[in-house]
Amino acid sequence: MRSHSRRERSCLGGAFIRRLERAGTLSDLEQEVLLSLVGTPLDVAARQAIIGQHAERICLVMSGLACRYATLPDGTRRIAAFIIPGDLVGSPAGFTSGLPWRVGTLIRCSVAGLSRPDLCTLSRTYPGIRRALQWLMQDELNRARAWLLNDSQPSLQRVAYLLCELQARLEAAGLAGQGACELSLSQADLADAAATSHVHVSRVLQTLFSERLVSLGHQKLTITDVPRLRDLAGFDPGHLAAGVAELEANDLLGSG
Amino acid sequence: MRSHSRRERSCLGGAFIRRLERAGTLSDLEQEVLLSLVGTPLDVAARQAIIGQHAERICLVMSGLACRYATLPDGTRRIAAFIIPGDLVGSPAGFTSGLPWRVGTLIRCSVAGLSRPDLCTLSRTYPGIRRALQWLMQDELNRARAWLLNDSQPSLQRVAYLLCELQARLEAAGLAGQGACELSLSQADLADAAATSHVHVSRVLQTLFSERLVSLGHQKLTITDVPRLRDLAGFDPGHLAAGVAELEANDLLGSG
DNA sequence: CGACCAATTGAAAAATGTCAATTGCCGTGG
DNA sequence: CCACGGCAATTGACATTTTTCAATTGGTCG
Repeated sequence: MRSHSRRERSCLGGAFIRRLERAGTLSDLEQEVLLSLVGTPLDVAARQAIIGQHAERICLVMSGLACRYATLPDGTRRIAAFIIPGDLVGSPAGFTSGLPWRVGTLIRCSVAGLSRPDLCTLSRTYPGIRRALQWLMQDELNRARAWLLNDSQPSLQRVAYLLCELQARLEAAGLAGQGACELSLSQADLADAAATSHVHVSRVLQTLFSERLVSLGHQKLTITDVPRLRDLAGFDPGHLAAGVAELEANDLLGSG
Repeated sequence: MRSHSRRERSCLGGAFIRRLERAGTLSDLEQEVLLSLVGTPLDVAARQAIIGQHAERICLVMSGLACRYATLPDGTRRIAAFIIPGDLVGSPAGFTSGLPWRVGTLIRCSVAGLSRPDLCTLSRTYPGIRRALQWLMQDELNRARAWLLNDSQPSLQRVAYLLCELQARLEAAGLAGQGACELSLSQADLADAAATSHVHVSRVLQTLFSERLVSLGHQKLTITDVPRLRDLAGFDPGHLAAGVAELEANDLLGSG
């Protein structure tokens, strides 16, 4: 692995560390050893599967937007989660198990690899790192359940919810302000995440446009009124942010 | 806590241990200390919230059928997971976090409590127990994602899938044979799990009845042809059973 | 220019939801 | 024992949502 200066690492891995630290502070040493594991970022074009060169590699998305998805027998694709910069994803399924899930880019991404065995070692050695990785999993579970609930909503709210979640996560990652928020997401991808057709998404967006909640300029969706969009979607950031409290109450795996 | 003889414990906690051991064998000692934590089972009527007397209690469902659910602003209830005998559930949300999820019984259940701090201690002390609890979480995540994918299917397949999953899990718990399988599940509950209306579930079941995949006798749904129902639903038991392989490849938390 | 992709639009079909009424079953209480 | 009320399931008719197919537009890139 090419070595980086400390400053370089901090810059590249900033979102990553920030993400992990939501489960609790990481010591300087823990941050250092974690970042030393991050390989050289690689550019991946849009609509490509993210496949580690080796199955032992874990991927860290550093920029762009990706997703976890699966395909039904009839060809329908379902997106089950968005993956934003700072997110860590295990190697795609198909190699390691019978699960149908894949991970792929939605737009051009920069992706770095981490050695899985090395990360396992760190997790055993550093309580803070183990805690952080466990939190990541709890967080994914919370979001998966939130999407399940979201699937019970009519399509207008369902689409609005997805936009809200993306905005909230990007904001938490320091990649979006609290006000307007640009999203690099095609309507077809949004449709696969909302489990609806891209035609219908187009119509649903018309409604959001006319309500001045969202706008479309330069082929970028832009949320123009976060509070009212959240209100419409029934999106409560606390439902996702509660991961920390949930973890503390549920810390069955022990962090130290 | 009332003490049980070793034999009594094994009997009551059999499904529990069997469930945990899917992540790997537990030593006799580990089994013993785990079971010593299980309190006296309590009967809970159908349609009741499962609330530990104290928020520090974790619940072990020993018989019956329960579910994790949340309610949308408009009153719609979404069931996000079935909870079968042997399943462990954290204390219901609302106490510990801002998450909207609740746990409640669908039919009469027998539920035992475990002290959360004690379980945490065991998890720190015994690698096998930590591994098992981690597997439980991975398993829940796998199932949540599978339901997300299932939500993309038309209602016939969606309902069929839920029946298949229940059958597979009950079979794995030793509570159902591979052939016919009786399910104590009302059509209204099935509807809330399939994110559809109970009227529509009724019609969908007619189709399954006419295809001789399912039958209804003595107010119990009975799956009469597991293989063909799985085929219709696109249900692959490997997609859930792969939890172990997934865990091994993903063992970031370290098990010893 | 020409090919391609994202987005939009209209019209018709299909799936699903809602409302309302009916049946059958079961346990309760007279 | 029987009448009653409540719950689960069913059914029909109708409204709404969503999908599908097809055609069109506008933009980007080679």
